[in-house]
Amino acid sequence: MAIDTSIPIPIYYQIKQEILQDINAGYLQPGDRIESEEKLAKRYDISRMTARHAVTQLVNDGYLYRVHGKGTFVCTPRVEKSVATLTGFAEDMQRKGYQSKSKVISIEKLIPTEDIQETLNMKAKEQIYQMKRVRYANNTPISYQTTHLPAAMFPDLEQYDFTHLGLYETMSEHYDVEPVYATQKIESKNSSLETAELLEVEEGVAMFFVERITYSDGNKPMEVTYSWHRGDKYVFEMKLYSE
Amino acid sequence: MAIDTSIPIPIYYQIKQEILQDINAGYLQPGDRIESEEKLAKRYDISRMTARHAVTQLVNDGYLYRVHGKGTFVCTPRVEKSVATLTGFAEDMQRKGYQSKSKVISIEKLIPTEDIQETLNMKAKEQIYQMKRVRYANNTPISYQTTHLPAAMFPDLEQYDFTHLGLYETMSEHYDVEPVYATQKIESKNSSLETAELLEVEEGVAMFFVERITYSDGNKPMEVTYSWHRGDKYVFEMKLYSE
DNA sequence: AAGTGGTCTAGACCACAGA
DNA sequence: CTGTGGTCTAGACCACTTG
Repeated sequence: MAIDTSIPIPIYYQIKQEILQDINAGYLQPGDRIESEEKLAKRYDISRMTARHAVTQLVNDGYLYRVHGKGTFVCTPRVEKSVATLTGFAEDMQRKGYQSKSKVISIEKLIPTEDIQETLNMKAKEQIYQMKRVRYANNTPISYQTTHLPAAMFPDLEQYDFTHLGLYETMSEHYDVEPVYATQKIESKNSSLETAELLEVEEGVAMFFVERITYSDGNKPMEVTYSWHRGDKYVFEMKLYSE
Repeated sequence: MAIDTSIPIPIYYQIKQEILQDINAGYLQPGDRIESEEKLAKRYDISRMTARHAVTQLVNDGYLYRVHGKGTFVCTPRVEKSVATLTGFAEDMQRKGYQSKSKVISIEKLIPTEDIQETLNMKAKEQIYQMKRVRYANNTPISYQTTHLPAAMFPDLEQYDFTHLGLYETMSEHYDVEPVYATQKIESKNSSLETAELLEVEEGVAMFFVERITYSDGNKPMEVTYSWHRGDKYVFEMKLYSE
């Protein structure tokens, strides 16, 4: 991929993604030395400080480590910051250096089931938005999600095109609603026919089924999402601490 | 304190410590705005990039946060957020009020695969204990686990009867080895025939496959366990926090 | 000696926030 | 408009590693 200096995506960010993709694609293996900052700068025709900025971010994110006088190397994959933080699909994928996009299957305003109603702490007959999306990473379908949101909290949500927009991003930007924490239940289930077709796998293959309830300020529930994740493409990683 | 540019302590580091001390001394309260990068640079007679470097480090360390166009502010002190705790099967079940027991399928002393060897940070030809157990909750088989332990760390482990003993409990009591943290990868897979038979389910049903690497003091790996958990009986629950 | 990362300069232009 | 952080340049010298 070429570095584009004409559009307003920071150069250091583009370099960072390039390196990340080389790591994820396996061109760069754990322990490999990456190009020196000087060479990166020359190759992309940028200043060394900019190249260094990109590398610094990847060092901070735990992908690379520097050795003075020797070079900068690829880390053995780490876990650390994976599961404990509340992030959306788009952000997750971006962090791993994948291109993410969504296919919006449907977005409707309707009256929810009692379960959802109760979970979202809503009165009877109040409406919600229900959105169904298939999520892709590098054009491979990974997840199928059904999201439920209180309509009163997100008026005119259907005006946004969620093909490339993250939901949390949109909530934050246009509705000033920030997710604060979420509870999550992860199950392992055999895929239904519908899910299998949408995610382009065989019926019955093992998948993750995840229920996530997201809360914003003041413990106010703002989202209930059910997700199917392909078992062959998705891994949950986490760090556990004693006591 | 004065900034000393003559000795080989990086300037950015000295600035960083100055700001940190102001925070710890209470001169800078949570929410307070700190001096702008420009002013820091002028006051210490350094370039803005150097001042920025100091601030960046404090941002990365979670002491400060930046707001574009407004300034840089002191964070509210972090609250400890224990997300997931490191517990063994027996303890898990007990906590949920189930009777737990195990059927020890095998316990052997052998030379491990290279993978295990590497993960456990062992020399070639060093031996491990490999133990296979089926774990029950209220007499229902729930999990099938294969555990690998450095034999040198747990001499004569085979003398203990793990039908009712927890592994972590035994380690702590008889070997003075305490698990400190673990990394865990959770996958969703269709059950193999062997696993299905041991756990009394149909072949191919969705299950969790979990790799857990447990570390004791000094980041010393002490255990690698692969677990199959029945998808129809097992749920992972967790709380996620933003940022 | 050559190559690497570590630090630093003295500017520059931009995007965003607020008066 | 001014002041802020965000990005970037084109150099520089240093300290560390390896040949």
